[in-house]
Amino acid sequence: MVRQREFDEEKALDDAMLLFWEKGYKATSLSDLTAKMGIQRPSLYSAFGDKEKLFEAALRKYTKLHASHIRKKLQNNLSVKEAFQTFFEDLVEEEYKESPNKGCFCINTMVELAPHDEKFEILTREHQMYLSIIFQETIVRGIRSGELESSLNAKVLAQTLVVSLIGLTVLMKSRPERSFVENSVAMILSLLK
Amino acid sequence: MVRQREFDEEKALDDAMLLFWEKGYKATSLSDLTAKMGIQRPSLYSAFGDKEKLFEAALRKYTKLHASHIRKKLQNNLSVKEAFQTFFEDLVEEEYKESPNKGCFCINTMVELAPHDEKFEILTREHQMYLSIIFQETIVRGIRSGELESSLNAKVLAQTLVVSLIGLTVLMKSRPERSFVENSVAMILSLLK
DNA sequence: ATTATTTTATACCAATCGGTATATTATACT
DNA sequence: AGTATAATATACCGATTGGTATAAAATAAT
Repeated sequence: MVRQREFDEEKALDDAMLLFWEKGYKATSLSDLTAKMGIQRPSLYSAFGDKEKLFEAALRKYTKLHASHIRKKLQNNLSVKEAFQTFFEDLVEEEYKESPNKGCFCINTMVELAPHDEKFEILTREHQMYLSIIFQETIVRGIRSGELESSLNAKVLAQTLVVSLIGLTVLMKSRPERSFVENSVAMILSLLK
Repeated sequence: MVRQREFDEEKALDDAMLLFWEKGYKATSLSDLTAKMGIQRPSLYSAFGDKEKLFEAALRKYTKLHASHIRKKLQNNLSVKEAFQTFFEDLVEEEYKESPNKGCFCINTMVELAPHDEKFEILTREHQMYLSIIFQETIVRGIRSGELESSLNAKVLAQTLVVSLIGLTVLMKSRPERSFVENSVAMILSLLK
């Protein structure tokens, strides 16, 4: 018994993710979603619950992908300094390439929903904490290998890099001169001694 | 001839500013606005144009107040280091005090509207540029007085402090442990040598 | 006091919002 | 092949959206 689902649930979720990421929660309508996802309204509701549930599922998928993407970038290079430098330089490169500037889905949600919904306050906070752990592990690796000074406070430095990452990502939404963000990146990286 | 306006236009604009600041553009309805401003819909439209014009007027008022507020805080103290330290410490204090966490109206707009509306891209970018000038002037003052090392690049350092200010303000919307932001503030301030 | 003019208040507009009831279509099992 | 079940498509729901037409109320000048 039973008719099987015709659309690919993961592909539909990816489409929803891209839309919410670009336009935010409130500005994305059910019509926008069904059009982009290529499915009808009842299919969306039966598969994902409602608009907010779909948004949460999209955000959770994003944070997982985002964290593994960052982890991969920081583990690829040999030198820790070079790894962070490449990471921030690529971030700037990517952000100036696309238009409109989507930024980071999690950061966007932190601004739009976190102050008004505890569920998203927790979800976005925990992602930032997780990123700071990844940064910290990378810094510790640099200290252990002798590349970085042992006097560095890895935890605090990692937290500061997360703050900088957020600041850069948000600032680029206003498309300042590239020198502004590039100079800042260079100065932030100077903390990695 | 002519009946005179019964409501205070500046007071009504302040009310609108607080509402847009807290909820953003899309999530704030005309009904929300007229209720908070204590006026009827036609009065709002005759005085401010439409929802977007009202939003823009509110944001412009905010950026002016914000810039003068920051300028005042940085000129109050004698020592430049102390001035920046007090500035960031007060920022954290204020942000953890209020709930919901409104953050910065201009930063919120950078995230919500700048990528989709060039008018707000420019408006928010120019405010950040203006803040970086205020920061730069303060740093130059510290260099001239001998408090800061003359080798410091005042412009780049100011830009980095703006990036940090944005990052801290946004991160606090997810209400992380205070030590996270306080440690970051301390490390950022260590750039003021 | 009358008139001209503008603000006010009420009521309304079409369009869109998130969400569903209904009925048709397609499939896995008996 | 027939039947039960779930996914689909169409059409619809009340509520709310941003925005206005209309008319009453109030004021400054004549």
